[in-house]
Amino acid sequence: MPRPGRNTYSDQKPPYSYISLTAMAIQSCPEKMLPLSEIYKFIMDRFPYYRENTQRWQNSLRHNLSFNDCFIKIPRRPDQPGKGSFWALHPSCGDMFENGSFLRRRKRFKVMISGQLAAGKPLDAAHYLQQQAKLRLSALANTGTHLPQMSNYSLGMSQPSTFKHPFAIENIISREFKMPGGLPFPPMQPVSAGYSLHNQLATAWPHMYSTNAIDTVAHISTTSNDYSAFGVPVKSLCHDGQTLPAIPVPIKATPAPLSNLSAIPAHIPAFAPNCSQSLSLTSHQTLSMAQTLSSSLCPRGR
DNA sequence: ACCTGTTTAATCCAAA
DNA sequence: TTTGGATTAAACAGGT
Repeated sequence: MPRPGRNTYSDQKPPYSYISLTAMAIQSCPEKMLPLSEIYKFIMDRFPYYRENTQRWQNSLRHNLSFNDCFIKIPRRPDQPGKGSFWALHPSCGDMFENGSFLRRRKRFKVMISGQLAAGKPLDAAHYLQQQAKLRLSALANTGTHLPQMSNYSLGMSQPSTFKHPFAIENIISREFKMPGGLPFPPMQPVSAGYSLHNQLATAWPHMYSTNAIDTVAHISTTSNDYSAFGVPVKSLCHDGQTLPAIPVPIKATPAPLSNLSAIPAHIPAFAPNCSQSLSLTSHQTLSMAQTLSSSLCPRGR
């Protein structure tokens, strides 16, 4: 950690990665999704270091948004004109940061494709998507691992906890938090970020966000990690303690091009209105979804 | 023109 | 020493 010296701490580069900073920004707003410009604003408001060389770090930040699967892009609705999409955290990226601290990531979050995909065998996309939905639910039931955020959750206010990492988001973005050099963060400002992430994801990710799916797991207790990636007690992230599985995977295990399949729905709002609210998608739904996805995501080729 | 988003590549650095 | 995460730069496309 840099120590305050001749220069105030605020003049020095904060010890957070761009991923951390972006995650903070997204987490800080009630909707859990922000347009790029608001992410910039959040960072500049709180970290004076980033009020300079904006071109440099903003390019890096955009690179991170695109490059890292932990961020998902949520298109604006037609009735919400404006530039750019909203950005949110991937529902399964909750385990990225060690010990709930933003200072260091546990491992790179990658959306995973398992089994035959990893082996390079031909993909039955519809089957894959259905399998993934099942896997997520069963993982949820078995492990009680967590989802970073759900809507209607207030940072650091919901559940008692015994440990609060000094660099956990609830400390970082809370009114009381002070930078090590004594610079207090300005009070959180409400961000007009539009419509609810949950509403979007509930339609786009029926297997993750639907009322049915949540009801199914509403009373599963959390037995593993008590903290999410953001230093917020996992139990506080979901209503009634329900959780959803985080499936971060080592990057090595990640196959290339189709690895974004499970991040797809956020990219294809068009299919959302027709989505079933149940966990199991129909073959037709999954197939059309997969087709749309593979065509839109494959060029990314990572 | 400017902003947003994607992609590639190079480099640095810390952890394994 | 190797590996992988983070940062930076840059080119490019598309949208506003």
